[in-house]
Amino acid sequence: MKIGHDEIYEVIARIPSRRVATYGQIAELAGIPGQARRVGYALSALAADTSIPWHRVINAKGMISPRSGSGSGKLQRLLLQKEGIVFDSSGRFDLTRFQWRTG
DNA sequence: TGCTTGACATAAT
DNA sequence: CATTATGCCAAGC
Repeated sequence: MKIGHDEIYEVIARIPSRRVATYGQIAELAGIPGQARRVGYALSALAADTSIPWHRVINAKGMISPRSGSGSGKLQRLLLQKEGIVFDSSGRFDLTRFQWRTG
C-alpha cells in the first residue's frame, strides 16, 4: 500500500473539532511515521476552498507552521479560535489540552 | 526518468 | 532562542 496525498487528507479529515494534531502525529496515523514532511507538502497542495480542516494541523511546538507568507497563518489562528482553541501569549497553546488523542 | 522542492522533526551547536 | 545538518520520499518538472 503506497501512501500519497489522499491518505494524508483522510487522516486530517478525521481530526475532531476543538482538537489539533501535529504533522508527525498525522504522518504516523497515515501509516508513514517520521514522514512529517509528506503531511506538510500534502497540505501545500490543498486548494483554498478545500473541505479538509487543514487549520487543525500544527507543528511539534504547538504553533502554527510558518508557511510562506503571513496572511494564511492569521486565518489558521482565527479558525482555531473559533473552535475553542485558546492561544498562549507566545502564540502557542497547551498540547496536553488540545492535541488530538486517538487513545 | 533523474533532479529539485517542501505547511516538518529531531539533535547538535 | 537561532542556525545548521540530516532523515525521508511523493509530486512536479
